[in-house]
Amino acid sequence: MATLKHSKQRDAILNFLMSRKDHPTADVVYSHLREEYPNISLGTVYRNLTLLSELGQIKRLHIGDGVDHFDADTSQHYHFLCSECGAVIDLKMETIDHINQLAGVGFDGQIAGNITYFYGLCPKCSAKSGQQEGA
Amino acid sequence: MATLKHSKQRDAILNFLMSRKDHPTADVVYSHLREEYPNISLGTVYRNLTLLSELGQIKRLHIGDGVDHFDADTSQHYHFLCSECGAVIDLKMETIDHINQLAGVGFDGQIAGNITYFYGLCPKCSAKSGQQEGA
DNA sequence: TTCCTTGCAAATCGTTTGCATAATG
DNA sequence: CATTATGCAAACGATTTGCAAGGAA
Repeated sequence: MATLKHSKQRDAILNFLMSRKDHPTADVVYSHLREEYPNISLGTVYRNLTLLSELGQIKRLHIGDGVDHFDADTSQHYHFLCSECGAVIDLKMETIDHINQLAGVGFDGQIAGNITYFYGLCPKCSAKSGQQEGA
Repeated sequence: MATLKHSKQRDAILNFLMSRKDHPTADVVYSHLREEYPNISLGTVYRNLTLLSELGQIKRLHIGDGVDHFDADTSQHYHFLCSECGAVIDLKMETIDHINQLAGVGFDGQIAGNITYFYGLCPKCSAKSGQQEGA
């Protein structure tokens, strides 16, 4: 594998991701980095996001909205998706890996893990709809 | 809402999906239907798959491999994805909706449900790798 | 100087859509 | 006959990639 060389762009991308608790898409990363690096290209952003996730420094999330999201928090945790506004929020909850055992009952293959997302209304949207009696 | 009119293509698409226990992509559906309807177009396949899933007659699955899969089994059940061959397999397991409660602890929004996929080695790939000592 | 990384643009891939024609009720 | 559905091709949005030039070791 090719030796890695340092790059300001890659640092900036990782730093930006680490500074956010939401889970930006490549396009959001790109827009923000353009302020600091007016010439940075989307291709570079994608290349580095892919590289960083291959290195295990960030996670690439496929949440089913058609766009990939990226997360600099690589520790085991779960995500909540707001059905109303699309927000992706970290959940602080205990592990649910016991469901792997449940899934393995009567299954001849090997269960290595699970990918789980929760959905519903985020705190903000939840407050709004309660207030307006669901409009 | 427009009144639904009957169409041989739509029937064929639904029948094809119901005849399979794997979870075909639009392209797989298209390829197979071309045998019976040589002129059917990919657009028609997509239009009907989208329509059928809006009607609740099939489910559209986003499993993170970049391609949508379709499932004619609309009952609540879980899926297993083989990391080796990409197979999507139904799991016969008890519900795990109790994890919604776990997710709700300390969260101010409303958890409506979860989307969960299991991954690992399917029965076939599991047998192969055991046999070949992991090659 | 070597070779990794970038910027730019073109290329891919999966999916959607506009339009004229065919099929359904 | 009024409309929905189809086939075809063009349009799309997200992501990837080829290539020549720039930057790091």
